[in-house]
Amino acid sequence: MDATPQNKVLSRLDESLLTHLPPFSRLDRQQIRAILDQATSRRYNAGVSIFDEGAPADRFFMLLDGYVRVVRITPTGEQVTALHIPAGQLLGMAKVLGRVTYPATAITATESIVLSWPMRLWDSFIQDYDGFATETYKTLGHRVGEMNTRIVELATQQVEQRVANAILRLISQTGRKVPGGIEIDFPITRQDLSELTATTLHTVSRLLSAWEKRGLVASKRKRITVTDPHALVVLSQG
Amino acid sequence: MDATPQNKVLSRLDESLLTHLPPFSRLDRQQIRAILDQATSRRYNAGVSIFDEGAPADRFFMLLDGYVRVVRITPTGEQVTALHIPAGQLLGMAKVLGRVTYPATAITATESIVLSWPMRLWDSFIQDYDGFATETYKTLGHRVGEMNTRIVELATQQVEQRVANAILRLISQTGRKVPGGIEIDFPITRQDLSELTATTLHTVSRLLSAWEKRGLVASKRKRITVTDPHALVVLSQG
DNA sequence: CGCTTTATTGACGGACCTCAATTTGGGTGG
DNA sequence: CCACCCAAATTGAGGTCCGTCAATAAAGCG
Repeated sequence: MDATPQNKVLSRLDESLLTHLPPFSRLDRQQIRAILDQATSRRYNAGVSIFDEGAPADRFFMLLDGYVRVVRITPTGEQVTALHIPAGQLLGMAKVLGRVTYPATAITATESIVLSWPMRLWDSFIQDYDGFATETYKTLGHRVGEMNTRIVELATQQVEQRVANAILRLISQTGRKVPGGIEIDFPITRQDLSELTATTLHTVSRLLSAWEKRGLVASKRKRITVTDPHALVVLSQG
Repeated sequence: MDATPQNKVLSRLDESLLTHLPPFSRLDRQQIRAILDQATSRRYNAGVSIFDEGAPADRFFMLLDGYVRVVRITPTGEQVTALHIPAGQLLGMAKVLGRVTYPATAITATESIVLSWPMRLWDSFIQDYDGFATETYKTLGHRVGEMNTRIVELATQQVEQRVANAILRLISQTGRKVPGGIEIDFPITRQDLSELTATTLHTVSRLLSAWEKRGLVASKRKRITVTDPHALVVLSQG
């Protein structure tokens, strides 16, 4: 954690940080102030867990800045990435699903800034804040849709298509324009990609090498830039 | 549909049909009567769709009797089964997810009896009926958990383990004791199983044949009986 | 008793995983 | 600033799981 005391950090949090975020967009300044006053703010380094699968779900979170991977760990220790969550979304909403423990582990992919509240405030947020419930359910619906898509992909597509789709999804969620293409704007290893697509880092490496030769992507260590998105889309369709 | 007029059928629906079902279990007779009076009852033959992916979500449903497969259809026409839903559960709850269309297609696996209500009643059900919301979210949470499990399975397990797991899940959800073992109590083809486990009917057939030789299962056309559940559990762990 | 749906089984090939050996790049400490 | 070290990435060889193609067989159903 930052050496700066939390309340200091908090007092600097401007209401405008939340006003444009969907779950809070219909609230007035005063309501948002109240929400911020109850929040704890924290900075996480890259690669650390925010909460762990199976742990008591005692807080819920809003990712203000950074990226988070939601992963499950198998009995044999393999990691499977279920979702990527970009800044501006809620996470750890176990209560929505009628759960008392977190269903998966959340790991920061970059340095991240996260607000959190005790789970006991959840019900009052839902009741008191107009639009909070609706937007929460929309987020949830979106994630269910994503999970569904993943299942269909895993069930029907070849590795090459899955990797192409994963990269396309990442640049659509978190892409950043750079000279020569669009870059995934957080560090991602071949290993990470392989956990996203249910394959091995070797296969991902081979695919990226082949694509690079054909001019579809350019990649450095932990960095991937798509230079020909259209061709990648074509590939992803099989 | 049955030739009997709907209201005739409805009038015969006893309150006791709903009282033991989680979403309604905290309600009194009068409330349940009101709910039933707004419901439409319908019988479906096996293998027909209750609602289709992408269609406007204008009704939500309660499966009173039978089994339903929730499937998605790929651009190339392949079917992927996302979930199996047993009697006593709600389905088509698009509104929970903030959606206006159904996210998947629901197909009856057996002859089924289904109640349904116009989606515009959803919000009032949530508000007026104690426990309805909670139980709905619990159901949803359970399904999200199942989807998660499927993703992990697809990502990490071999076909043999996936098929074993699928069968174990089916008998735990819908198993019926018969002389010599536990039977999946609705008709299920090799094709159905292959759509559940993301493989081909050929591979499923080979696996079942091998298991039958080893005395783990017994199967006839559209019928599968597990004769040695423990051994199947061992197999499913790899 | 034909006809359709469902299931079985064999042969073959290919996609992708496993094992293994290097290479590259970037950070760090002297 | 250079040498060192470790994480990340590359690439080859070989094997295997499982899908594809193909041909029958068995089971219901009218």
